[in-house]
Amino acid sequence: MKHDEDIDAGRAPLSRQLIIDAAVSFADTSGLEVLSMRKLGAELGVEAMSLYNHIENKEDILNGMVDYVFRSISLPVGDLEWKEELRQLATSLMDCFTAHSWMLSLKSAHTHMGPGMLVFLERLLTILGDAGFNDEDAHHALQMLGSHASGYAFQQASSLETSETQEVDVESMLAQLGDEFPNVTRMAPYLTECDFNTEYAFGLDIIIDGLASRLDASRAG
Amino acid sequence: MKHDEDIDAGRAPLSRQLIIDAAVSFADTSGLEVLSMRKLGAELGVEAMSLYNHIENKEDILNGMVDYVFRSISLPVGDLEWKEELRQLATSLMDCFTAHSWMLSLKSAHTHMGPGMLVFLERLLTILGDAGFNDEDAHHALQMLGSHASGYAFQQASSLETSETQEVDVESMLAQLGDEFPNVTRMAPYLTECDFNTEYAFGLDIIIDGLASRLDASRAG
DNA sequence: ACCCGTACGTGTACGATGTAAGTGTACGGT
DNA sequence: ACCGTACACTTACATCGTACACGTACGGGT
Repeated sequence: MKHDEDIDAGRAPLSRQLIIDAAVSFADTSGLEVLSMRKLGAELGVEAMSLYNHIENKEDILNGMVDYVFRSISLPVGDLEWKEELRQLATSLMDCFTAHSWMLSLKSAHTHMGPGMLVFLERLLTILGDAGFNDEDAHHALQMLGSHASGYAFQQASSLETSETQEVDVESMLAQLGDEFPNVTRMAPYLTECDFNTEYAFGLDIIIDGLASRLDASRAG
Repeated sequence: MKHDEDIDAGRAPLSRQLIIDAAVSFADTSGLEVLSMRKLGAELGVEAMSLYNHIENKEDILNGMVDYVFRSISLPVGDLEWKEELRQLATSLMDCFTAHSWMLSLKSAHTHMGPGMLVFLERLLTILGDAGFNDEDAHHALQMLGSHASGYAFQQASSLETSETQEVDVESMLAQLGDEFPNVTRMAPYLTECDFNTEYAFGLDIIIDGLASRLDASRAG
Protein backbone atom coordinates (compact mmCIF):
# COMPACT_ATOMS: atom_id res chain seq x y z
CA MET A 1 0.00 0.00 0.00
CA LYS A 2 3.00 2.26 -0.27
CA HIS A 3 2.45 3.38 -3.82
CA ASP A 4 -0.73 3.62 -5.90
CA GLU A 5 -1.59 6.67 -3.81
CA ASP A 6 -4.33 4.70 -2.03
CA ILE A 7 -6.87 5.75 -4.61
CA ASP A 8 -6.44 5.69 -8.39
CA ALA A 9 -5.43 9.33 -8.05
CA GLY A 10 -6.99 9.86 -11.46
CA ARG A 11 -3.96 8.33 -13.10
CA ALA A 12 -4.63 6.22 -16.15
CA PRO A 13 -3.06 2.75 -15.92
CA LEU A 14 -0.06 3.45 -18.17
CA SER A 15 0.43 1.62 -21.43
CA ARG A 16 2.63 1.75 -24.46
CA GLN A 17 0.16 3.85 -26.38
CA LEU A 18 -0.40 6.22 -23.51
CA ILE A 19 3.34 6.73 -23.15
CA ILE A 20 3.74 7.44 -26.84
CA ASP A 21 0.83 9.86 -26.82
CA ALA A 22 2.38 11.71 -23.92
CA ALA A 23 5.73 11.76 -25.68
CA VAL A 24 4.15 13.23 -28.80
CA SER A 25 2.41 16.05 -27.02
CA PHE A 26 5.47 16.71 -24.90
CA ALA A 27 7.65 16.96 -28.00
CA ASP A 28 5.05 19.15 -29.70
CA THR A 29 5.07 21.70 -26.92
CA SER A 30 8.56 21.50 -25.45
CA GLY A 31 10.65 20.18 -28.29
CA LEU A 32 12.15 16.79 -28.95
CA GLU A 33 15.62 17.62 -27.69
CA VAL A 34 14.49 18.17 -24.11
CA LEU A 35 12.37 15.04 -23.95
CA SER A 36 13.93 12.69 -21.42
CA MET A 37 12.70 9.55 -19.75
CA ARG A 38 12.55 11.28 -16.38
CA LYS A 39 10.55 14.23 -17.68
CA LEU A 40 8.24 11.97 -19.63
CA GLY A 41 7.69 9.90 -16.51
CA ALA A 42 6.96 13.03 -14.51
CA GLU A 43 4.45 14.05 -17.15
CA LEU A 44 2.65 10.77 -16.52
CA GLY A 45 3.00 10.98 -12.75
CA VAL A 46 5.48 8.14 -12.62
CA GLU A 47 9.20 7.50 -12.23
CA ALA A 48 11.35 7.12 -15.30
CA MET A 49 12.08 3.43 -14.83
CA SER A 50 8.41 2.55 -14.69
CA LEU A 51 8.15 3.32 -18.36
CA TYR A 52 10.42 0.39 -19.13
CA ASN A 53 7.70 -2.00 -18.08
CA HIS A 54 5.78 -1.01 -21.18
CA ILE A 55 8.38 -0.06 -23.73
CA GLU A 56 11.68 -1.51 -24.82
CA ASN A 57 13.79 1.63 -24.53
CA LYS A 58 13.76 5.24 -25.61
CA GLU A 59 14.28 4.26 -29.23
CA ASP A 60 11.09 2.27 -29.02
CA ILE A 61 9.20 5.38 -27.97
CA LEU A 62 10.67 7.38 -30.82
CA ASN A 63 9.66 4.71 -33.32
CA GLY A 64 6.19 4.75 -31.87
CA MET A 65 6.01 8.49 -32.24
CA VAL A 66 6.86 8.32 -35.93
CA ASP A 67 4.20 5.77 -36.64
CA TYR A 68 1.71 7.69 -34.54
CA VAL A 69 2.16 10.66 -36.84
CA PHE A 70 1.85 8.60 -40.01
CA ARG A 71 -1.38 7.15 -38.69
CA SER A 72 -2.67 10.66 -38.09
CA ILE A 73 -2.28 11.71 -41.72
CA SER A 74 -5.69 12.33 -43.24
CA LEU A 75 -6.15 10.50 -46.53
CA PRO A 76 -8.18 12.01 -49.37
CA VAL A 77 -11.78 10.87 -49.73
CA GLY A 78 -14.17 10.77 -52.65
CA ASP A 79 -13.60 10.28 -56.35
CA LEU A 80 -10.90 12.63 -57.47
CA GLU A 81 -8.64 12.97 -60.42
CA TRP A 82 -5.26 11.42 -59.62
CA LYS A 83 -3.52 14.78 -59.74
CA GLU A 84 -5.83 16.24 -57.17
CA GLU A 85 -5.62 13.14 -55.04
CA LEU A 86 -1.84 13.36 -55.06
CA ARG A 87 -1.98 17.02 -54.20
CA GLN A 88 -4.20 16.40 -51.21
CA LEU A 89 -2.09 13.52 -49.97
CA ALA A 90 1.11 15.49 -50.31
CA THR A 91 -0.44 18.45 -48.57
CA SER A 92 -1.63 16.32 -45.66
CA LEU A 93 1.86 14.92 -45.34
CA MET A 94 3.35 18.37 -45.24
CA ASP A 95 0.77 19.52 -42.71
CA CYS A 96 1.81 16.67 -40.47
CA PHE A 97 5.45 17.65 -40.69
CA THR A 98 4.52 21.22 -39.88
CA ALA A 99 2.38 20.21 -36.92
CA HIS A 100 5.09 17.96 -35.51
CA SER A 101 8.33 19.68 -36.26
CA TRP A 102 10.34 16.89 -34.62
CA MET A 103 9.19 14.33 -37.20
CA LEU A 104 12.08 14.88 -39.55
CA SER A 105 14.77 14.45 -36.93
CA LEU A 106 13.16 11.17 -36.03
CA LYS A 107 12.16 9.78 -39.38
CA SER A 108 15.71 9.64 -40.65
CA ALA A 109 16.88 7.30 -37.92
CA HIS A 110 13.69 5.54 -36.95
CA THR A 111 11.92 4.40 -40.07
CA HIS A 112 10.87 0.92 -39.11
CA MET A 113 8.02 0.72 -41.62
CA GLY A 114 5.34 0.70 -38.99
CA PRO A 115 1.69 0.06 -39.87
CA GLY A 116 0.84 3.74 -40.15
CA MET A 117 3.52 4.31 -42.72
CA LEU A 118 2.49 1.22 -44.65
CA VAL A 119 -1.10 2.38 -44.99
CA PHE A 120 0.06 5.74 -46.24
CA LEU A 121 2.48 4.20 -48.69
CA GLU A 122 -0.05 1.73 -50.02
CA ARG A 123 -2.53 4.50 -50.68
CA LEU A 124 0.03 6.59 -52.51
CA LEU A 125 1.11 3.68 -54.69
CA THR A 126 -2.50 2.83 -55.43
CA ILE A 127 -3.16 6.31 -56.71
CA LEU A 128 -0.09 6.20 -58.91
CA GLY A 129 -0.91 2.75 -60.25
CA ASP A 130 -4.49 3.70 -61.04
CA ALA A 131 -3.25 6.81 -62.81
CA GLY A 132 -1.35 4.53 -65.18
CA PHE A 133 2.23 4.79 -63.98
CA ASN A 134 4.32 1.71 -64.41
CA ASP A 135 6.22 0.45 -61.39
CA GLU A 136 9.45 2.19 -62.20
CA ASP A 137 7.90 5.58 -62.79
CA ALA A 138 5.66 5.12 -59.78
CA HIS A 139 8.76 4.66 -57.73
CA HIS A 140 10.30 7.79 -59.19
CA ALA A 141 7.15 9.71 -58.38
CA LEU A 142 7.09 8.32 -54.88
CA GLN A 143 10.65 9.40 -54.21
CA MET A 144 10.03 12.81 -55.65
CA LEU A 145 6.93 13.52 -53.65
CA GLY A 146 8.49 12.21 -50.48
CA SER A 147 11.60 14.29 -51.02
CA HIS A 148 9.59 17.35 -51.79
CA ALA A 149 7.67 17.09 -48.54
CA SER A 150 10.76 16.24 -46.50
CA GLY A 151 12.73 19.00 -48.13
CA TYR A 152 10.26 21.79 -47.54
CA ALA A 153 9.51 20.59 -44.04
CA PHE A 154 13.22 20.61 -43.48
CA GLN A 155 13.70 24.15 -44.71
CA GLN A 156 10.74 25.27 -42.70
CA ALA A 157 12.15 23.68 -39.57
CA SER A 158 15.52 25.34 -40.16
CA SER A 159 13.86 28.66 -40.70
CA LEU A 160 11.76 28.45 -37.56
CA GLU A 161 14.64 27.26 -35.44
CA THR A 162 16.92 30.10 -36.45
CA SER A 163 14.24 32.77 -36.14
CA GLU A 164 13.53 31.48 -32.63
CA THR A 165 17.06 31.37 -31.33
CA GLN A 166 18.45 34.55 -32.84
CA GLU A 167 16.34 37.61 -33.39
CA VAL A 168 17.39 38.12 -36.97
CA ASP A 169 18.43 41.72 -37.28
CA VAL A 170 18.11 42.00 -41.01
CA GLU A 171 19.41 45.55 -41.19
CA SER A 172 22.70 44.88 -39.47
CA MET A 173 23.21 41.62 -41.30
CA LEU A 174 22.78 43.28 -44.67
CA ALA A 175 25.21 46.00 -43.67
CA GLN A 176 27.67 43.30 -42.70
CA LEU A 177 27.30 41.57 -46.05
CA GLY A 178 28.15 44.77 -47.84
CA ASP A 179 28.49 44.55 -51.58
CA GLU A 180 30.23 41.21 -51.52
CA PHE A 181 26.95 39.36 -51.93
CA PRO A 182 24.64 41.68 -53.84
CA ASN A 183 22.16 39.03 -54.87
CA VAL A 184 21.82 37.63 -51.38
CA THR A 185 21.41 41.15 -50.05
CA ARG A 186 18.71 42.02 -52.55
CA MET A 187 16.86 38.74 -51.97
CA ALA A 188 17.03 38.90 -48.19
CA PRO A 189 13.39 39.89 -47.75
CA TYR A 190 12.28 36.82 -49.69
CA LEU A 191 14.55 34.60 -47.66
CA THR A 192 13.61 35.80 -44.22
CA GLU A 193 9.87 36.01 -44.64
CA CYS A 194 8.45 33.38 -46.93
CA ASP A 195 5.25 31.39 -46.72
CA PHE A 196 6.26 27.78 -46.91
CA ASN A 197 2.79 26.59 -47.77
CA THR A 198 2.83 28.73 -50.89
CA GLU A 199 6.31 27.59 -51.76
CA TYR A 200 5.35 23.99 -51.22
CA ALA A 201 2.29 24.26 -53.45
CA PHE A 202 4.34 25.95 -56.16
CA GLY A 203 6.84 23.12 -56.23
CA LEU A 204 4.16 20.49 -55.96
CA ASP A 205 2.47 21.77 -59.11
CA ILE A 206 5.69 21.68 -61.06
CA ILE A 207 6.37 18.15 -59.91
CA ILE A 208 2.90 16.83 -60.63
CA ASP A 209 2.81 18.47 -64.06
CA GLY A 210 6.22 17.03 -64.83
CA LEU A 211 5.09 13.58 -63.79
CA ALA A 212 1.92 13.92 -65.86
CA SER A 213 3.75 14.83 -69.02
CA ARG A 214 6.07 11.90 -68.46
CA LEU A 215 3.03 9.68 -68.08
CA ASP A 216 1.61 10.96 -71.35
CA ALA A 217 4.92 10.37 -73.09
CA SER A 218 5.17 6.79 -71.87
CA ARG A 219 1.59 6.16 -73.02
CA ALA A 220 2.20 7.61 -76.45
CA GLY A 221 5.60 5.94 -76.91
CA MET B 1 57.74 21.25 -18.03
CA LYS B 2 55.12 18.77 -16.94
CA HIS B 3 53.11 18.81 -20.13
CA ASP B 4 54.11 19.63 -23.69
CA GLU B 5 55.82 16.26 -23.78
CA ASP B 6 59.24 17.97 -23.74
CA ILE B 7 59.30 18.07 -27.50
CA ASP B 8 56.45 19.17 -29.79
CA ALA B 9 55.51 15.53 -29.88
CA GLY B 10 54.35 16.12 -33.44
CA ARG B 11 51.17 17.69 -32.17
CA ALA B 12 49.95 20.65 -34.13
CA PRO B 13 49.26 23.69 -31.96
CA LEU B 14 45.46 23.32 -31.86
CA SER B 15 43.19 25.94 -33.32
CA ARG B 16 39.55 26.45 -34.08
CA GLN B 17 39.95 25.29 -37.66
CA LEU B 18 41.98 22.26 -36.66
CA ILE B 19 39.35 21.24 -34.15
CA ILE B 20 36.59 21.61 -36.71
CA ASP B 21 38.53 19.59 -39.27
CA ALA B 22 39.02 16.84 -36.74
CA ALA B 23 35.35 16.93 -35.85
CA VAL B 24 34.37 16.61 -39.51
CA SER B 25 36.54 13.59 -40.16
CA PHE B 26 35.51 12.02 -36.88
CA ALA B 27 31.84 12.44 -37.76
CA ASP B 28 32.49 11.12 -41.27
CA THR B 29 33.98 7.90 -40.02
CA SER B 30 32.30 7.29 -36.66
CA GLY B 31 29.03 9.14 -36.96
CA LEU B 32 27.84 12.39 -35.51
CA GLU B 33 25.92 10.86 -32.64
CA VAL B 34 29.02 9.42 -30.98
CA LEU B 35 31.07 12.59 -31.30
CA SER B 36 31.76 13.93 -27.83
CA MET B 37 34.12 16.57 -26.54
CA ARG B 38 36.23 13.96 -24.76
CA LYS B 39 36.58 11.74 -27.80
CA LEU B 40 37.32 14.71 -30.01
CA GLY B 41 39.95 15.84 -27.56
CA ALA B 42 41.47 12.37 -27.51
CA GLU B 43 41.57 12.42 -31.31
CA LEU B 44 43.69 15.55 -31.07
CA GLY B 45 45.84 14.23 -28.24
CA VAL B 46 44.36 16.63 -25.74
CA GLU B 47 41.89 16.71 -22.87
CA ALA B 48 38.30 17.71 -23.54
CA MET B 49 38.48 20.99 -21.69
CA SER B 50 41.42 22.21 -23.72
CA LEU B 51 39.13 22.57 -26.68
CA TYR B 52 37.26 25.31 -24.93
CA ASN B 53 40.26 27.59 -25.24
CA HIS B 54 39.59 27.75 -28.96
CA ILE B 55 35.87 27.30 -29.36
CA GLU B 56 32.83 28.65 -27.58
CA ASN B 57 31.09 25.35 -26.94
CA LYS B 58 30.01 22.24 -28.77
CA GLU B 59 27.39 24.16 -30.71
CA ASP B 60 30.16 26.34 -32.04
CA ILE B 61 31.93 23.28 -33.41
CA LEU B 62 28.76 22.05 -35.08
CA ASN B 63 28.21 25.42 -36.73
CA GLY B 64 31.77 25.34 -37.94
CA MET B 65 31.27 21.90 -39.40
CA VAL B 66 28.27 23.04 -41.42
CA ASP B 67 30.11 25.97 -42.91
CA TYR B 68 33.15 23.81 -43.57
CA VAL B 69 31.03 21.58 -45.77
CA PHE B 70 29.45 24.48 -47.62
CA ARG B 71 32.89 25.82 -48.33
CA SER B 72 33.89 22.45 -49.74
CA ILE B 73 31.16 22.44 -52.39
CA SER B 74 32.73 22.65 -55.81
CA LEU B 75 31.19 25.37 -57.94
CA PRO B 76 30.75 24.96 -61.70
CA VAL B 77 33.38 26.53 -63.93
CA GLY B 78 33.34 27.75 -67.52
CA ASP B 79 30.58 29.19 -69.64
CA LEU B 80 27.58 26.96 -69.40
CA GLU B 81 23.92 27.24 -70.16
CA TRP B 82 22.04 28.14 -66.99
CA LYS B 83 20.27 24.79 -66.93
CA GLU B 84 23.53 22.91 -66.99
CA GLU B 85 25.06 25.23 -64.44
CA LEU B 86 22.14 24.62 -62.10
CA ARG B 87 22.40 20.90 -62.63
CA GLN B 88 26.07 20.88 -61.73
CA LEU B 89 25.58 23.05 -58.69
CA ALA B 90 22.69 20.93 -57.45
CA THR B 91 24.69 17.77 -58.03
CA SER B 92 27.67 19.10 -56.10
CA LEU B 93 25.37 19.97 -53.26
CA MET B 94 23.93 16.50 -53.21
CA ASP B 95 27.38 14.95 -53.36
CA CYS B 96 28.33 16.93 -50.28
CA PHE B 97 25.32 15.68 -48.42
CA THR B 98 26.16 12.15 -49.45
CA ALA B 99 29.80 12.48 -48.39
CA HIS B 100 28.88 13.93 -45.01
CA SER B 101 25.72 12.17 -43.99
CA TRP B 102 25.55 14.13 -40.73
CA MET B 103 25.05 17.43 -42.58
CA LEU B 104 21.29 17.28 -42.55
CA SER B 105 20.96 16.66 -38.84
CA LEU B 106 23.13 19.69 -38.28
CA LYS B 107 21.88 22.09 -40.91
CA SER B 108 18.38 22.21 -39.50
CA ALA B 109 19.50 23.53 -36.13
CA HIS B 110 22.74 25.26 -36.99
CA THR B 111 22.20 27.43 -40.02
CA HIS B 112 23.97 30.61 -39.01
CA MET B 113 24.56 31.79 -42.57
CA GLY B 114 28.30 31.35 -42.41
CA PRO B 115 30.58 32.59 -45.19
CA GLY B 116 30.64 29.24 -46.99
CA MET B 117 26.89 29.17 -47.28
CA LEU B 118 26.79 32.78 -48.45
CA VAL B 119 29.19 32.14 -51.30
CA PHE B 120 27.15 29.17 -52.41
CA LEU B 121 23.90 31.09 -52.18
CA GLU B 122 25.25 34.08 -54.04
CA ARG B 123 26.41 31.88 -56.88
CA LEU B 124 23.07 30.15 -57.15
CA LEU B 125 21.18 33.44 -57.19
CA THR B 126 23.54 34.85 -59.79
CA ILE B 127 22.84 31.95 -62.12
CA LEU B 128 19.12 32.37 -61.69
CA GLY B 129 19.25 36.12 -62.18
CA ASP B 130 21.37 35.82 -65.31
CA ALA B 131 18.97 33.24 -66.68
CA GLY B 132 16.26 35.86 -66.51
CA PHE B 133 14.26 34.91 -63.43
CA ASN B 134 12.71 37.77 -61.52
CA ASP B 135 13.34 37.87 -57.80
CA GLU B 136 10.17 36.13 -56.81
CA ASP B 137 10.62 33.23 -59.19
CA ALA B 138 14.30 33.02 -58.34
CA HIS B 139 13.30 32.56 -54.75
CA HIS B 140 10.86 29.83 -55.72
CA ALA B 141 13.57 28.11 -57.68
CA LEU B 142 16.01 28.41 -54.83
CA GLN B 143 13.60 26.84 -52.39
CA MET B 144 12.79 24.05 -54.80
CA LEU B 145 16.37 23.14 -55.55
CA GLY B 146 17.32 23.31 -51.90
CA SER B 147 14.40 21.17 -50.91
CA HIS B 148 15.12 18.68 -53.63
CA ALA B 149 18.68 18.20 -52.43
CA SER B 150 17.71 18.12 -48.77
CA GLY B 151 14.88 15.74 -49.47
CA TYR B 152 16.84 13.18 -51.42
CA ALA B 153 19.78 13.39 -49.06
CA PHE B 154 17.31 12.82 -46.31
CA GLN B 155 15.77 9.75 -47.89
CA GLN B 156 19.20 8.41 -48.67
CA ALA B 157 20.29 8.89 -45.07
CA SER B 158 17.17 7.11 -43.83
CA SER B 159 17.74 4.29 -46.21
CA LEU B 160 21.37 3.82 -45.25
CA GLU B 161 20.64 4.05 -41.56
CA THR B 162 17.95 1.40 -41.63
CA SER B 163 19.88 -0.96 -43.87
CA GLU B 164 22.82 -0.67 -41.47
CA THR B 165 21.00 -1.30 -38.23
CA GLN B 166 18.64 -4.03 -39.34
CA GLU B 167 19.55 -6.57 -41.96
CA VAL B 168 16.37 -6.17 -43.95
CA ASP B 169 15.00 -9.61 -44.53
CA VAL B 170 12.87 -8.78 -47.52
CA GLU B 171 11.36 -12.23 -47.83
CA SER B 172 10.01 -12.42 -44.30
CA MET B 173 8.83 -8.86 -44.37
CA LEU B 174 6.84 -9.42 -47.52
CA ALA B 175 5.31 -12.56 -46.04
CA GLN B 176 4.35 -10.53 -43.01
CA LEU B 177 2.69 -7.89 -45.13
CA GLY B 178 0.56 -10.51 -46.77
CA ASP B 179 -2.09 -9.28 -49.16
CA GLU B 180 -3.00 -6.31 -47.07
CA PHE B 181 -0.56 -4.08 -48.92
CA PRO B 182 -0.29 -5.52 -52.44
CA ASN B 183 1.27 -2.42 -53.99
CA VAL B 184 3.89 -2.05 -51.31
CA THR B 185 4.68 -5.73 -51.63
CA ARG B 186 5.05 -5.55 -55.38
CA MET B 187 7.16 -2.41 -55.23
CA ALA B 188 9.42 -3.66 -52.46
CA PRO B 189 12.40 -4.34 -54.76
CA TYR B 190 12.32 -0.75 -55.97
CA LEU B 191 12.13 0.55 -52.43
CA THR B 192 14.92 -1.49 -50.92
CA GLU B 193 17.46 -1.16 -53.67
CA CYS B 194 17.38 2.14 -55.44
CA ASP B 195 20.15 4.33 -56.78
CA PHE B 196 19.66 7.71 -55.24
CA ASN B 197 21.88 9.46 -57.74
CA THR B 198 19.63 8.30 -60.55
CA GLU B 199 16.55 9.28 -58.62
CA TYR B 200 18.00 12.66 -57.82
CA ALA B 201 18.87 13.37 -61.43
CA PHE B 202 15.41 12.30 -62.55
CA GLY B 203 13.77 14.75 -60.19
CA LEU B 204 16.24 17.47 -60.97
CA ASP B 205 15.39 17.33 -64.67
CA ILE B 206 11.70 17.63 -63.97
CA ILE B 207 12.29 20.58 -61.72
CA ILE B 208 14.61 22.43 -64.08
CA ASP B 209 12.31 21.85 -67.01
CA GLY B 210 9.38 23.08 -64.97
CA LEU B 211 11.28 26.19 -63.98
CA ALA B 212 12.33 26.79 -67.57
CA SER B 213 8.80 26.63 -68.92
CA ARG B 214 7.72 29.03 -66.22
CA LEU B 215 10.51 31.35 -67.25
CA ASP B 216 9.36 31.21 -70.87
CA ALA B 217 5.79 31.92 -69.83
CA SER B 218 6.79 34.95 -67.77
CA ARG B 219 8.83 36.25 -70.69
CA ALA B 220 6.01 35.76 -73.17
CA GLY B 221 3.32 37.18 -70.88
C1' DA C 1 68.02 40.21 -15.53
C1' DC C 2 63.80 40.41 -13.40
C1' DC C 3 58.73 40.28 -13.31
C1' DC C 4 54.30 39.34 -14.47
C1' DG C 5 50.11 39.09 -17.49
C1' DT C 6 48.34 36.28 -20.92
C1' DA C 7 47.62 32.01 -23.45
C1' DC C 8 46.56 27.54 -23.02
C1' DG C 9 46.93 23.06 -21.20
C1' DT C 10 45.08 19.85 -17.07
C1' DG C 11 42.15 17.93 -13.22
C1' DT C 12 38.16 17.82 -10.67
C1' DA C 13 33.37 18.36 -10.11
C1' DC C 14 28.30 18.94 -11.05
C1' DG C 15 23.97 18.07 -12.99
C1' DA C 16 21.57 15.55 -16.63
C1' DT C 17 21.11 11.67 -19.47
C1' DG C 18 19.67 6.36 -20.67
C1' DT C 19 19.16 2.26 -18.42
C1' DA C 20 20.74 -2.29 -15.69
C1' DA C 21 19.67 -4.47 -11.37
C1' DG C 22 17.38 -5.26 -7.24
C1' DT C 23 13.22 -4.39 -4.09
C1' DG C 24 9.04 -4.15 -3.02
C1' DT C 25 3.54 -4.55 -3.20
C1' DA C 26 -1.05 -5.75 -4.98
C1' DC C 27 -3.91 -8.68 -7.51
C1' DG C 28 -5.84 -12.83 -10.04
C1' DG C 29 -5.87 -17.82 -10.46
C1' DT C 30 -5.38 -22.04 -7.98
C1' DA D 1 -4.60 -19.39 1.90
C1' DC D 2 -1.06 -19.23 -1.30
C1' DC D 3 1.88 -17.68 -4.79
C1' DG D 4 3.38 -16.12 -9.51
C1' DT D 5 3.07 -12.31 -12.31
C1' DA D 6 2.69 -7.43 -13.25
C1' DC D 7 4.36 -3.24 -12.39
C1' DA D 8 6.05 0.82 -9.71
C1' DC D 9 10.07 2.36 -6.95
C1' DT D 10 14.97 2.99 -5.56
C1' DT D 11 19.68 2.84 -6.26
C1' DA D 12 23.67 2.89 -9.12
C1' DC D 13 26.68 3.55 -13.15
C1' DA D 14 28.74 5.26 -17.35
C1' DT D 15 28.75 9.13 -20.30
C1' DC D 16 27.64 13.58 -21.60
C1' DG D 17 28.58 19.10 -21.79
C1' DT D 18 30.95 22.33 -19.33
C1' DA D 19 32.03 25.61 -15.02
C1' DC D 20 35.87 26.44 -12.20
C1' DA D 21 40.38 26.40 -10.23
C1' DC D 22 45.03 25.48 -11.09
C1' DG D 23 49.49 25.15 -13.31
C1' DT D 24 53.18 26.22 -16.66
C1' DA D 25 55.51 28.51 -20.57
C1' DC D 26 56.32 32.51 -23.08
C1' DG D 27 56.84 37.41 -24.48
C1' DG D 28 57.13 42.34 -23.49
C1' DG D 29 58.12 46.19 -20.13
C1' DT D 30 61.07 47.76 -16.71
